[in-house]
Amino acid sequence: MRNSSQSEDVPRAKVRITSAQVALKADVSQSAVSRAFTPGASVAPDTRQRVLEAVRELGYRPNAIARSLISGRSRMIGLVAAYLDNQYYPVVLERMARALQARGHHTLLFISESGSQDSELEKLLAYQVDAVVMLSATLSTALAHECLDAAIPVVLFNRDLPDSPASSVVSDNEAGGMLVAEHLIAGGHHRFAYIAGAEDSSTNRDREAGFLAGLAQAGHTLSHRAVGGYSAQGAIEATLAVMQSEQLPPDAIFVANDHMAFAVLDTLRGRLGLQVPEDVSVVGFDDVPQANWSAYALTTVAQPTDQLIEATVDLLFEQLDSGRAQSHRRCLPVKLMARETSRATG
Amino acid sequence: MRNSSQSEDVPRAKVRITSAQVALKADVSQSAVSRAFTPGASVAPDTRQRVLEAVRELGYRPNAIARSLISGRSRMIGLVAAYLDNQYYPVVLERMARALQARGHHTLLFISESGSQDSELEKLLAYQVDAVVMLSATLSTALAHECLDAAIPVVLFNRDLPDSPASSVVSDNEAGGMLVAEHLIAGGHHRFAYIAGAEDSSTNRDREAGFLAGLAQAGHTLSHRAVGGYSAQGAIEATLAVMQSEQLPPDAIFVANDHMAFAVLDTLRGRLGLQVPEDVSVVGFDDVPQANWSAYALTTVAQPTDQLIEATVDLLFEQLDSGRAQSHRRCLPVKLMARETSRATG
DNA sequence: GGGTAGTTTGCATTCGTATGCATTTTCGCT
DNA sequence: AGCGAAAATGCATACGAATGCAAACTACCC
Repeated sequence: MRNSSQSEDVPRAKVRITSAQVALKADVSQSAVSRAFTPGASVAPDTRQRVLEAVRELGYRPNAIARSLISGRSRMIGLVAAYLDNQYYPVVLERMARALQARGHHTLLFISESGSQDSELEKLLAYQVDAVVMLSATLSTALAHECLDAAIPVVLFNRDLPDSPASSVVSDNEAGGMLVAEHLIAGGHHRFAYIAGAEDSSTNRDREAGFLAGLAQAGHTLSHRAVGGYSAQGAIEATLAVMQSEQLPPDAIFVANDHMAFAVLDTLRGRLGLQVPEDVSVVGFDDVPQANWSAYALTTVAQPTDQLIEATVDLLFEQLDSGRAQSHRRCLPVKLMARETSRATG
Repeated sequence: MRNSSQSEDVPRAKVRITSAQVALKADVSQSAVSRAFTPGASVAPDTRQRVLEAVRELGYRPNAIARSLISGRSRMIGLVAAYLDNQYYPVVLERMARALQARGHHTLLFISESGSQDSELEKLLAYQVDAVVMLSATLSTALAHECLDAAIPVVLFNRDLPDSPASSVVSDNEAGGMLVAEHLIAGGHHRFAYIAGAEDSSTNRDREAGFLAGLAQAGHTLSHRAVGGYSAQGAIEATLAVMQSEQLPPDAIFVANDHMAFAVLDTLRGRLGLQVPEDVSVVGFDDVPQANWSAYALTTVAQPTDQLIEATVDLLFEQLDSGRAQSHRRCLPVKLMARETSRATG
């Protein structure tokens, strides 16, 4: 009985099919097979057909590894991230991967352990990626130099290192901070708190600087400040520190990103029994999808995510195509999204 | 003046360093260089030292592409996802990438456009990935067969296709659905609604089946059902459909995943002005990080994420090492996390 | 000192594809 | 029909590292 218990009847190609085998079957040279897959190569329509037919029959698929070896381009982009729990990054990651895919490249993911020396990141070079995008992590300047020496463009996504030779694409964090200040001042607030992200990050630095400048411009100053380090737990502790200090508590809190802002809201409402925005207004930064969910309806600063990604990808390919890895910076405008966690009038 | 305006004084390796150049410098053969990097190879300690020194001086890094070509193993795992807006996936993605990295492999990301024929996914084969993990997407059976024929293990993460030759690792969705039923019945509820995910997904099918079985076991039945398709927007519409139907509204809603459950909660509270759990209880599935945030405090079923990932990676490497890509299934137990969106007593 | 077993080493080849160059074929035009 | 240009094709080699095999070397023992 020809019972297909394990489908023996389907012929299986247990061996790797190579262009040479295709060539044999199509009765052409291996070069012809290669050329049939190379746009713009010199192949007669007739031979091309024969090749493609043999390709179909054998189920041939060009070996990208071998192609990379000879062409010197892997069509892979190394993407380095340190963590994905901040809800902003998954969004970026997905869209970035899509954008790269649309241009015929793929994303090789590296999770950089924050503590360790970047021995892991050295493998970026080993894998011969064509370019590197840093998402929520930073490259040591030494490694950045190595990349650029190897003509591998490096783009820092929404972070900026003045002394780094890498390119960077950022949103205008400083302007964003200033928008928040203006918004809160217009809302009639008087005592302002800032809950910081990671102290050594450029985003935190710029957002805070903009906020302070905006306050100063109207004759105000910061009355409270605590560091949340961009983690939910840190934000909870920072909130308690700010609200339970001996001074009069703030009536407005600017939190360095949305991820922390959610934790701040939860702490204010749940743990401290306060009303937002009646007792205290809260403003975040990023405009992650959840910010617009009605459980939060968080007032925040929207990053121009699509444009940031577009700019990043453009920068990358421009440098890839030109063959030079120069350092460029792009800064894109942000927008305040006034929702329900901040009051508009005092 | 030796001004380091553009750091000319640092010697830069503008060319790719190859093992042959290292060999030259260390005065050994190229083979020796290769062997110095191959654990267990036969190299005299002395030569190894000389090689390593030359390596350091030249800044040599083995070319993983060339290595893959000859060894037939790329040390890359193809990871296919369709979307990352469900908060469960980024978590999985990050931990999975970490786990793979810890075992010397890296993650090549493929975003599968849901609509398109999987021409994009065919590139999995081209890139010579050693194995494939399907995160939020599915492979056509044809492509799955191709992978397995090429001895490339395929693991479906938390999805199951009976007719697929791929392996799969799932949590016990059916038991989870049953747990929810028991929990809601114990809470004294009487009218049960189910908001479904994507109808064609195994997770949805199993969760619903378990829920129904659990209800039936206690003599109950489902009074409302609507499809949310695993999207927030779909969940909002499903909630409205369920609550505004002509029948008596449900007093308990089981939502097929947390991502939708948040939208359901927002809709119940914000749009319909209802109290949760006083008017209606809501239970989700997944236990994403946000479920435990106090703005939601969502009762849900926790997936054993770490174990799922561990099982996936183990399965992968077991098959890689043995050289055979067999189909296996693993099913791991889940746990109910009773929080504040469901009442415990009627 | 000579024979043997064990260890190092280098040579040459291999992986699968792309491409410069020389050769052959095709085609247009007179 | 014949010539020249253009197009198509194949040959051979290159990419960078890994590895089977044989040669060279080491060490050990009788």
